[in-house]
Amino acid sequence: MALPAKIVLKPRKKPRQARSQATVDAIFEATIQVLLRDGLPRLTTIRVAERAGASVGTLYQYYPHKEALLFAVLQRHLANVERAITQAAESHHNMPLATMISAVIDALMKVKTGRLEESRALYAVSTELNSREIVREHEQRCRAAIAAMLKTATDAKFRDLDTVVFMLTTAMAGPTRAIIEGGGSATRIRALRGHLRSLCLGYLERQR
Amino acid sequence: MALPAKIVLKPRKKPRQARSQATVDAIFEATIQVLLRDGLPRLTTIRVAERAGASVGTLYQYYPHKEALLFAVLQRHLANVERAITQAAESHHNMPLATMISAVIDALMKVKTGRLEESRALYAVSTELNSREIVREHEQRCRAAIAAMLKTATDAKFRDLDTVVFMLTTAMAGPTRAIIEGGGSATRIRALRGHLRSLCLGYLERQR
Amino acid sequence: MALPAKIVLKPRKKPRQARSQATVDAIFEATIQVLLRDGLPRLTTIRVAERAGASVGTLYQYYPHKEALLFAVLQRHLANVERAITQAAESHHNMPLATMISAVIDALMKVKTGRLEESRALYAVSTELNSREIVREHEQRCRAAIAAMLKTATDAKFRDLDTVVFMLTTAMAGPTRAIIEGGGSATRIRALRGHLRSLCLGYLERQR
Amino acid sequence: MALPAKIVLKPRKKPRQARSQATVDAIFEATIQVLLRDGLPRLTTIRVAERAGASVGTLYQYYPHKEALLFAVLQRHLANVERAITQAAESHHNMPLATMISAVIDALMKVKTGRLEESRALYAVSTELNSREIVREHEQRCRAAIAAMLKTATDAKFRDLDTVVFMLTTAMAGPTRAIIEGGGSATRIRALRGHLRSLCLGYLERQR
DNA sequence: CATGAATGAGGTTTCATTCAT
DNA sequence: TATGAATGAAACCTCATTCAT
Repeated sequence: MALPAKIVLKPRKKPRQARSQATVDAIFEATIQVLLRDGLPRLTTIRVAERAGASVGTLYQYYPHKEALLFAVLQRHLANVERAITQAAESHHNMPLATMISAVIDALMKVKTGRLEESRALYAVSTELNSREIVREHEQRCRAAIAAMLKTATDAKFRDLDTVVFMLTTAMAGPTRAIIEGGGSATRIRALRGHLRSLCLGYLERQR
Repeated sequence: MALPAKIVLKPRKKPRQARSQATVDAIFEATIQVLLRDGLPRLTTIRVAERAGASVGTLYQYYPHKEALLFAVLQRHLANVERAITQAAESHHNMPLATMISAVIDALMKVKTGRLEESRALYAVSTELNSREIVREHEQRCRAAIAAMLKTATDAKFRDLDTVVFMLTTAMAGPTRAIIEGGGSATRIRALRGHLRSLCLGYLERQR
Repeated sequence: MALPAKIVLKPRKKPRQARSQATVDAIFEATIQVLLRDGLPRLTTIRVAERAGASVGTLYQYYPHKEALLFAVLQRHLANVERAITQAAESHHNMPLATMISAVIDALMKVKTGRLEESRALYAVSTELNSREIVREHEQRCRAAIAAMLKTATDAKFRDLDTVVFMLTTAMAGPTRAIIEGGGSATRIRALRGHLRSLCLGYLERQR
Repeated sequence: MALPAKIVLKPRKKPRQARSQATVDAIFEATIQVLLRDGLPRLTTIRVAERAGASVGTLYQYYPHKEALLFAVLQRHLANVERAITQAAESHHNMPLATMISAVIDALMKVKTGRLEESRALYAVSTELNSREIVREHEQRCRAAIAAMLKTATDAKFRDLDTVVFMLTTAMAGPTRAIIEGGGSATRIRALRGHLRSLCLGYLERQR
């Protein structure tokens, strides 16, 4: 995948007809499937088109290049995660710390392990893709939501909130990613929940 | 980079003359440099050879294929990290928990941020490469060393030690990776140390 | 040309548009031409594509690799020979031996010397290619046809028919190949006919 | 194996010392072994040198290029065959036709099937190599010897002796090659003898 | 809009041959 | 003489992308 200097990562055009929308969706889903089944290095535009029941030409009508395709997939995944996190955060303002943390952890685990395979495949994509920017923006929004929630905690106050939230989110991400990439078994995943709680609360207690 | 089922990832032949040892080293270093400067997708065997001041043919005398090259680089990096971690762990048996944790964190941060660029580049490599196995083995050895150390803590005892160590290492890895991939500034890195300590100790306290 | 254990020698895809059928044909013919003009060792995929007025990529759309290309050419040649032989054999049942033999020889010589250059080039191909199997199958079918014919000879009966036919076909192949590889002149070829007759009939007489 | 226009196929220099001669012999034998074990396409100069217990450099001291190596091997094989044939022919002057033919067939089969593997490997070499000339000269000398013998047959006289001998030798070559390339079993080889006799004598009878 | 044939730059790898040691 | 490290042309093949139909 040769990467020219500056690339437009947005889809080429928005389909207006229902039929077109179906095609775009099919291509989108096919991309994820190929990613899962064959892995990123074997994801070719033709393969994606075939799996989508379309032709390469059609694919290129909606995505200016392969990168845009992967970008779109990554973006939707991030949006899903983001929605889960921010909703959890927003709906748990003005509560005790322990409740807040549990809510965030539950949301995170649900969205990550629910689409475990997708998550795993996308780690590779985000590494390969020049996607630092959107990932960072995504993380910032998540952190902002969590920060806003923590500010309203009924039983705690933090000095350096930004750092605290940074630590919190990345610390959760560590074990989560390890388990997902390790092909996490159901039992391991269930156990993870409690330990993440300990991890976060133990840390927060010391930062209060 | 298509990955056939079973691949020999070991170097092809051991150089016998002094001259050729220098060549091997040059190729090895060139690989890292290209990785850093151009990124994994633009790392080609020709480019590596050129940067090493050698020809492709020479490269292929010592590495049977591109993968072996990346594998070698990854392996050395892991070995460095491993040495740092295990040495820290082994030299802090029979001490209080807080001392142990500080020692491990210091070792980890020193080795990771000392070669910050290399670390960053290799995240990509280990994702792309079929290197799950050696990475896992590396992690297991690190965890074993840490577990052995924790067992001798003068002020703590843990039930499910394996899980505790898993959480500990992956939890540390989360913020560390985030900072490295974010191109961590010196100040951030310095701050990280204390927070990692809180993170670990807070967690351990609750698992004791 | 390294030959991995198991290779798909069949063409990759069937062209659906008229345009592409022409391309496939052009590539096919170009292969034969390059074979004749430059010889097998200098037959490269690029050279074939160039002569066909196409690009390498196009070539690889229809033939998964170089071998498949040569295989296709060889196969068509064998099919031509086979058709000639079996038709001659089938249309001369229930006749005297001498008539039968003449018919087969005529058919063989016509098909072999008619495309003399092609025949010559393909000897090399079948040696280099891992084509023992299809060649053997081709020979078996030819021999079966001849055996079936000989069984109905009005003036002869053979005990070990299989061996007789094996001797007959390979004995004919000897001088034929020698003349073709020697770049057989027209006169030599004409003379060959009578001698092959003598050779075969002389042998058969002694096997009756 | 790229073939430049005009090539010197003779060995580069004649070794004077015994040690050198041993090296040359080792390389020679190694070539045959590699040919048999790995096949022509996998015969590389380094592999040959290794099997010979020498280095590539040494190989190139005695053979100016790979072709010369193969050429030498082919030449010795032809010389062996030639010696067998001519000796048989020369030692059977002034005898009846049947005796002559048997002698030649026996000689041919002994030399060909005695080194069956070598024979088979060399079919490929002589096809690939630009060796038409020496093969033709070899054949001419064999045919000359046979022709000289046949002239003295006590019970036959031939008009077009050259053509007769051409037919004889090539007709024998057909089944012989077929059996060798087919990996001829011992029983088949034994049966071949009698059939070749019938083939030749039947033909000669009709040409007398 | 959809198709899929065509393109060709560019990647990986091999191997005959040279030459400094 | 012998060595084997180094060379680099050249082979095979892939795949993102375009464009005539």
